[in-house]
Amino acid sequence: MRDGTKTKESIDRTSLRLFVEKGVAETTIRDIASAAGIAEGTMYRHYASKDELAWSLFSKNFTALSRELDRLQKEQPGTREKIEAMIRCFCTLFDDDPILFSYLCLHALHGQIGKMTPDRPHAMEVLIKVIDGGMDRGEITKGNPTVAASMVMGIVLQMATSKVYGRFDESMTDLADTIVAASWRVVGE
Amino acid sequence: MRDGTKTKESIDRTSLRLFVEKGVAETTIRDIASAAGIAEGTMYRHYASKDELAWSLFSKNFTALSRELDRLQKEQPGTREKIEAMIRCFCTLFDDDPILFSYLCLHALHGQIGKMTPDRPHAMEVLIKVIDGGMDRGEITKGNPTVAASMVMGIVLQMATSKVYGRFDESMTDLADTIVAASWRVVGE
DNA sequence: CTTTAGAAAGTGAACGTTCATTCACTAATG
DNA sequence: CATTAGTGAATGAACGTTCACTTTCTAAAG
Repeated sequence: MRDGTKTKESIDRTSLRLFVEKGVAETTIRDIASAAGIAEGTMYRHYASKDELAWSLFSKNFTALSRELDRLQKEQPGTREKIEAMIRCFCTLFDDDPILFSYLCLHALHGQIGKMTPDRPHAMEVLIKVIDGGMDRGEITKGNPTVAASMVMGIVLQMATSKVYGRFDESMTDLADTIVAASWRVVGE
Repeated sequence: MRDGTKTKESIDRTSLRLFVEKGVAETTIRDIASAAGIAEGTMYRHYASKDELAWSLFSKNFTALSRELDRLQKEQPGTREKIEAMIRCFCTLFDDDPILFSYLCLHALHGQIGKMTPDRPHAMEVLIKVIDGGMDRGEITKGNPTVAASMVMGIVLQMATSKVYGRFDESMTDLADTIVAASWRVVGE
């Protein structure tokens, strides 16, 4: 039996890049096929449709990221360490794979994230949970945990956005200490 | 001569709403015409193309917002007051017209904002300028003004995003004090 | 070791649909 | 009556998807 693993990987990486560069709707199957060096029909051996391709790329990776965040958070004893671990995870993901980060956290938010069923792990909910726990334990200023989590997430995501636009030169990991410190100033006791 | 002002306003509001609800690419001229109660050809009496419609809605309103932010900022003596005035402006815009806010600040970022020429007023640059000035005057902790501005902008925009998703009940104006306080904790001296 | 059958992957022209745009025509207004 | 707004069927291009066909690979049979 013929092995299509390499082809599928090529489809995944190429379409991820084009989806981020031009947007999902603006990327045609012909664009993907041409950039990946395959025929137009080949994608359909691996995905039922363009929609399924876009959704698979999002849901698989977003679920993995959310699980990883939850795993890292559980490893840490205190709330500050939990939040620091999560922020460093975002920074590392950005530096390692800015295209994937952009697709998951900056682009796909509208259109894909609305399809996430409530049962699946969700990065934002992990952060809310951590902050809620931190408030219970008195490690975080009492208040609305969703509001606090939104602010922390906002700092991280807008930093990534500015990095994408080339507004600063440091890597996200270089700035991780700064981001953690700022986030803690926002939510910390 | 016939007056098309009302029709144009109807096109503007209807397409703005649909662009935010479904995305620009996913909104067809038929969608707009049908929802606005006009014929398909009518839009072309007011805009040369769908692209021009999307761009006009963005650039006109984004420039107006950026100018307003700059005007408000100039009215204030201190850096804290400047930032507070700008954040309150974002909150008011959101509460008054969440659809316009979403189009300008949450959706159109990718696709439209890249077309902004550097000479035009740009909300982010106004904020960077204010923070840069605040650092010079010793009212803001010394550092990279772009990084500080990104964090403040991130707090505001992610709060708006969470509000769009219905993650909390308060209006943005209700939370303005909280947002200003958090932002100042991030950048303030 | 060689042959061969079957299964899955790869191909790309063709298909049907959808879409943005056009245009000849009509309606309104000054 | 001239000018601009409004109309909606028609147009052609672009797109996602299909499918009959080819290629490649595995493994069982000889």
